[in-house]
Amino acid sequence: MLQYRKMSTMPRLAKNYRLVFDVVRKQGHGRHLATADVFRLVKRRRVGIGFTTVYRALAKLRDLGLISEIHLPGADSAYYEPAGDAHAHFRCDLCGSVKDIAYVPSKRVVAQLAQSNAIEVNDVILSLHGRCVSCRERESA
Amino acid sequence: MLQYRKMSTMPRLAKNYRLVFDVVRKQGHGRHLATADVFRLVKRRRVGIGFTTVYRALAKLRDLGLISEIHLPGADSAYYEPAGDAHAHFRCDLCGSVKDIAYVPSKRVVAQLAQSNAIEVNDVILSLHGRCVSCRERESA
DNA sequence: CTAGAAACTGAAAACCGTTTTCAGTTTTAG
DNA sequence: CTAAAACTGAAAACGGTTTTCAGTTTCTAG
Repeated sequence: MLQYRKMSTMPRLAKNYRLVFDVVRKQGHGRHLATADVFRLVKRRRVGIGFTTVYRALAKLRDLGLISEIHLPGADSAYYEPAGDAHAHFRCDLCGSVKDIAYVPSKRVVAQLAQSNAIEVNDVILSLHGRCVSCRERESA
Repeated sequence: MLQYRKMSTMPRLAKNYRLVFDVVRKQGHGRHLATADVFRLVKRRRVGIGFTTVYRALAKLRDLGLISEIHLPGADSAYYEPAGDAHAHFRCDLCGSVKDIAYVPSKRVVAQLAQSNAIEVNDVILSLHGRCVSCRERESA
């Protein structure tokens, strides 16, 4: 996947694209924003912006490899995070919060599965589902 | 997850529910039907049936644990398969076909991830994405 | 600078899978 | 049989996302 490790090699982005990128990037790795969260945060900095523009910015940033778009079973919208190394995601069934999980199935295992199933695997997506710390605490109270 | 291994213990289903169940079950394990596929096949056996009824039947069968509802990144609708043992799925990016993959991350690894992230994991969902055999053949021609 | 091309914008409408509402009809339990 | 519960299909609603439209802004030659 295309990625820009240095700012200097990154294509110049239109102002709004830059703004959307900053909002997603500011969360830092490990934080995740649903599309609605991105809207909300972007609107704080540029009140009049239309949701069409935000959608288009997210799509472009995703195509440029600057951010990752995540689709999780049970979630009704996409989530976004700064592009980075592959990892799994955890989503809380109760509050919907999403958290990075530092794990990927080994390349060897995936290659083996690809071979035995005669498929070409370009992407492996792993998600965990259950209850997050705060929801567990709240429930036990 | 609730499951009925013997027909005798399975709740009696209304005719339409039975029909939807048969359509999904007939595919056998390893085959997958998008919602639209289920409609199409069900309509062949009962022309007048409404899509509302099919949706409701799929939801009920899913709640009864008789079928599994699958949501895959990149797919625009749900897929259904007869309930069975946990496994991963492969989805072809080109034709959208879905195939079972006999693999689940080890319980030990998942337990370890749950502990180190302070989460309670109730479900693990793994999907592979790429090109299936027939699409690869077609492309190389 | 200027003219034209290319990129970008926001409102509104379209889209599409799915869920809900409504007004019944059918099935089940007693 | 009768009342409650379950089921039905058409139509409308829903919600996230994409497309269309009619411009406006930005970039690139010249």
